[in-house]
Amino acid sequence: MGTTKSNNFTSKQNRKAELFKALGHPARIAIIEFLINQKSCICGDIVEELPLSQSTISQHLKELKDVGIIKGDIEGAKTCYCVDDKVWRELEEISILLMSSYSEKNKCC
Amino acid sequence: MGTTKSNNFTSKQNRKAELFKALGHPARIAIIEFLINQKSCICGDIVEELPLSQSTISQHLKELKDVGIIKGDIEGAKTCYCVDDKVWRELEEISILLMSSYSEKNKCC
DNA sequence: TTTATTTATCGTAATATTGCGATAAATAAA
DNA sequence: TTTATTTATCGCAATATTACGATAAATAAA
Repeated sequence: MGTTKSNNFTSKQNRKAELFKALGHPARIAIIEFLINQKSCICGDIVEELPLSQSTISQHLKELKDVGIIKGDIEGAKTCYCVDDKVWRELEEISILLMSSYSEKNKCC
Repeated sequence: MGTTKSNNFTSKQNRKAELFKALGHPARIAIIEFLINQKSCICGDIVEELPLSQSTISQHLKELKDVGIIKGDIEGAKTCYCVDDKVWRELEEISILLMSSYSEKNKCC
């Protein structure tokens, strides 16, 4: 196998996993932090900043784009990447709900 | 390849990615939600609840345990799994910091 | 003691991910 | 037009992940 059995879970569970999975790589964390810190949103600047090849960065950008966390805006020959408000709020809400649903009272061991 | 170049990133970035990656599978989301909802913390009950084999569940539990999100307590022949307070707070803090570091003002496209 | 229950681990197969160089495709500059 | 820049995509190799059955190891029950 190697294939996740996503059919067996709720769409909410699948969505949560999908979003967290997209954050589950140091390069993608670095990309998001770079975009948030507004150093630039130009693809080429990200490539210069990170210690990975252009094609690898492009692939990570695509993964973030596929789940909706960022969006890309073609500006001439360059591409401007940006965090997507709506999906970022979705991620924020999912995280807060999940994190706050646990209370130390309901620990059993 | 297939190997993440974690040497090139900060330890904070690697830790964030590691934690989110652990949450990046629907089965592991389901396991955590099950534990938080306190239906039980017994491994066997998780196996009954989820549509995956015992060995697969055991593997997912190990992954969550390896990053520290849950801990296992052997009680006789059974094992009781539980969210780890300290790591859960770490995850909470990391998430809040990351999510709130983005503001819609600093969007550029 | 013998047998059943419970969970971890091993081995295997299939698929996914990561990373890179090469190349394509498109705009910008000369 | 020709050449340079910029980014996406293809193809490949190496490793990781997911899933399962079989088995081991340990406690519990008979």
